[in-house]
Amino acid sequence: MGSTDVLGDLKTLDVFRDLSVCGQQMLECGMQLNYFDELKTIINKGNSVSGAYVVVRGRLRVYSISPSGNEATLYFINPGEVCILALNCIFNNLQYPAWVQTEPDTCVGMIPSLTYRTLFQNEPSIQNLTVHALSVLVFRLMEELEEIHSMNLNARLAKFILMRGAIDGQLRMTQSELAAHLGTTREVIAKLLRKMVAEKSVKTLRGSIVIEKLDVLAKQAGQGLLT
Amino acid sequence: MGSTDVLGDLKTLDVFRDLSVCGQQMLECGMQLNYFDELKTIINKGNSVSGAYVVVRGRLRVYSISPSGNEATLYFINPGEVCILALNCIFNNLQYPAWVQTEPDTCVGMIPSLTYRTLFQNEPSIQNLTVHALSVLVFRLMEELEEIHSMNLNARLAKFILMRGAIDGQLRMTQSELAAHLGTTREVIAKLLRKMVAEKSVKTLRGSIVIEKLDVLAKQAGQGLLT
DNA sequence: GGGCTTCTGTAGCAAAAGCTACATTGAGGA
DNA sequence: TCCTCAATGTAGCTTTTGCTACAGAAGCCC
Repeated sequence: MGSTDVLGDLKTLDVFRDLSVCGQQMLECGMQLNYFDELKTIINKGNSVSGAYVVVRGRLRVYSISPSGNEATLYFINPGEVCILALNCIFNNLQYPAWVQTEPDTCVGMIPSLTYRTLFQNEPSIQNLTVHALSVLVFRLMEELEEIHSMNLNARLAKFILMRGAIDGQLRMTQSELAAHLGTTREVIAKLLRKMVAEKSVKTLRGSIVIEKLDVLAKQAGQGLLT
Repeated sequence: MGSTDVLGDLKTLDVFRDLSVCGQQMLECGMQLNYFDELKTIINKGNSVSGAYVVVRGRLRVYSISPSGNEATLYFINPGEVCILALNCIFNNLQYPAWVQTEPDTCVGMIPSLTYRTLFQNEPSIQNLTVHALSVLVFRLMEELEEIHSMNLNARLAKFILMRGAIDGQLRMTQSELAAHLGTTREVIAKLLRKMVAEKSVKTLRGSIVIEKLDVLAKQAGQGLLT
């Protein structure tokens, strides 16, 4: 059910194009490929990390859970990206500081810690990959922080719907999931969506949201705190 | 006025202990030392970055400004640390995505972009320094994000006062500055402090806050959203 | 069909945080 | 000393967000 030609996927990834050791060699070095067809938590906060993670297909979601049980997405790891946090844990023998979950139809390569450390020391391309991945993550986190400080929930919701749903005009996600991404609760999302539905900028279905007026959403997403 | 023995400071820094090219050589490579005795904005959002920044003494504050004009501190750069964001901009020819401000009595070394890139390519120690600085930053940002999601303002304020004032029992900072750090407004800070003063856990003076009951603050800082 | 679960819609209240406005106080300079 | 400005104290109101509770609807399995 979807496991298909993973090695094919692998070889076309940017990560590996950049490497002198290509995907095949990574596999020879001991990288294991794991396929997940549904949401599954693969790292819990406090876990020791056994290796580096490379997303081959699908997406990983890194999130935190507050003491009261609410989830909040910190960032996503897209195909071709390395879970740099895991790398950091490897290099510094730290425990992983958050939770990681697979999206449905996700394939992740796992490279044993020792292998990655060896590669890092010997391969300039791996060094560059690492620095680049870290840089991207820093930018992503800073953007997220800035967003939280300067946009209200309505604007963040509008932006999220646009970013994740604009391609096919539909965001396939339940309201609970949406709430978990934005670090709030379902009722609040429902309330905000109600307003959007009233102004006909979106339509809500069971398990998905259909974008009706892209421009209105875009305007809301750009508004931020300015009322 | 305080410029004193900057090179002395420099040689004792962890950053440079780690380098085969020591502070002296960095200076020979073209690093310029700049001293600031007061708050000064040294990078504006959107600026092109002319070099790498190393904090020798004092502290840099990286912050964002919302459309409505409110500041929010993203993170601090302490002595011995590199402004990795600037590095990233150097490597990728990006514009700086935030504002940077010196604290009073701060000395910053600036290494021209080209010099740093050369050092990075040839010196393994500089590569390690870079990766390490990035890792630290990622952890710091993730911690900040998690804090915002899981702690209310009161808890964050208590934590901030503890973290920055516990050493000498006093936090020398105006309430406006505090508000800018936590991404809120002065009135809100005043309101929260009033409660703390009422329960005698702190005392407020002009330009500073004196810690009275460390344990009470610590309890509040640990409480998070659980009411 | 019947029972169960999950998802959604809605209401109402409580708490948190933001905004406006103004009084008071302290420090420093003319 | 007086003036000015920055910092603080306070009040009251609005908006936003969170929390509780429940009802209806859609999908799924037996």
